[in-house]
Amino acid sequence: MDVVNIFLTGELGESLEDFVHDQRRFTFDRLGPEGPRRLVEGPMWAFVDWVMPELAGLELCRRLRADARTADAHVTMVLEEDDAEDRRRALRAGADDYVIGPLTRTAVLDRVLALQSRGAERNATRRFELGALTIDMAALQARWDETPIVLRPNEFRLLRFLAENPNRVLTREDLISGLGKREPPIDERTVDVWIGRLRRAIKSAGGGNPLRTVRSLGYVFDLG
Amino acid sequence: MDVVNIFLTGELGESLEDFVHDQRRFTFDRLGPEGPRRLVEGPMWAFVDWVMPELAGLELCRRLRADARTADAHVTMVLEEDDAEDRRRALRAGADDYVIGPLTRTAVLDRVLALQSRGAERNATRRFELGALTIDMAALQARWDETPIVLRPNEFRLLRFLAENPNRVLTREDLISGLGKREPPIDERTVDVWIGRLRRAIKSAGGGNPLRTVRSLGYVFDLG
DNA sequence: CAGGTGTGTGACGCGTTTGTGACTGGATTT
DNA sequence: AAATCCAGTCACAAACGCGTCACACACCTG
Repeated sequence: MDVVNIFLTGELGESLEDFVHDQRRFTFDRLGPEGPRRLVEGPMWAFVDWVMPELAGLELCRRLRADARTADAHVTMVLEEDDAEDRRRALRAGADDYVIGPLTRTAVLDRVLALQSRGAERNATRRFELGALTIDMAALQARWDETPIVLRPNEFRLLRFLAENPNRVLTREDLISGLGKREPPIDERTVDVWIGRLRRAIKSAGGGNPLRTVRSLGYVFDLG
Repeated sequence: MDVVNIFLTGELGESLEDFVHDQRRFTFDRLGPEGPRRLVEGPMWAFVDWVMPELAGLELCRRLRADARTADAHVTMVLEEDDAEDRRRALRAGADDYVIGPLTRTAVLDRVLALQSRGAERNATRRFELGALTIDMAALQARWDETPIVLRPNEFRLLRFLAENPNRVLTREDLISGLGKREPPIDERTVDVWIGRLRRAIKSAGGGNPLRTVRSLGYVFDLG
């Protein structure tokens, strides 16, 4: 069973160490402006205060997301009061959710435990960014520079598969079996239509064209 | 000052009645397979033994959650030994936390008193807001911009579960087991009806539609 | 026991999605 | 330059998935 690593910006950490019975399943650590003080393995959960002594919470939130070591941490923003604008800012800065403060021991544990029980799925739910493109596996949503791309199920699967193998030519056959459509056998030319539809969807969200055609071979998801 | 109503599955109840000096602040009652023997007002706290004479503790836990009258009780699961799998099962069945048994009089009172002195804290964690939507666990009520949403018990639980996992696709199976309805097995299409009813309820309270359908997969509670 | 409420289910209809064939125009080859 | 190849696009029919309704049953309540 994985250990959940919990990071907090306030001084709640020490208080929690006493409170939690099963020390083997959790670690607690202070979260400074530079991020976590030590590197850890396993799922991470960060609680970030809206206001911090040295640094705005939003900025820290962005840094956590930007840093590869903490990019897939679950970030919970602690808002002082219930303001719609702040909530939106928090989510936009990369927070996964938020609580209306002040943060208490039970609030922390409630959330962590609730998620813990559904932990297995979380590993699969990642979110990754490629240039202006963001793919949120959990919400099954893609965005181009914050504006959502309306995708049909198959288009989303296609985009996901392409984005998982960037800078690499994928043959039509690769794509068909990559989307799990071996049965019944599908005409290879159909892939062209998929690509066309996906391109159009990205375009109508104001996006560019990251899908390059490699004549007589297949398609590539281009980075940069 | 509210009275805390404590339910126990074992025979600890009688022993506690003698032990506690300030009878005005607590009631104790036996917890049978049918749930509490009498209905009470105010916060409830149930301690459920892992093994029970007539019924598995997990099952009782689920029933408490399913019953509108006890849905917001704080349920503590009493585990016989420290087993990771069991703890996960307990939480998934709807337990709020757990202790590693055997349950003693002081263990019970420690927990209850700790909570009692932090009543304000409790309210904070049991009520959360997502956009225009407010969910009040204690009052079992939801609001959209101050106007109450009339929800049946099942709809409330559905909304709660969805709101606890926002921005994340929940399959019909997730929702069924998330509401603790694995037994007896439920047709997945039934979830569609739940969603439909919940949407209608929110709508007739003047609300929007935060529930997005993800074709061929499930539903998401959408933030922003 | 009668009336009311909450909930699961089967069935129906509609909108959406999707694979395919045909057509087109540009690129590549001879 | 002609012939060939190949990808982009369109329209369409079939399949699929979802929303919704009515109904039956279980459960409470008086």
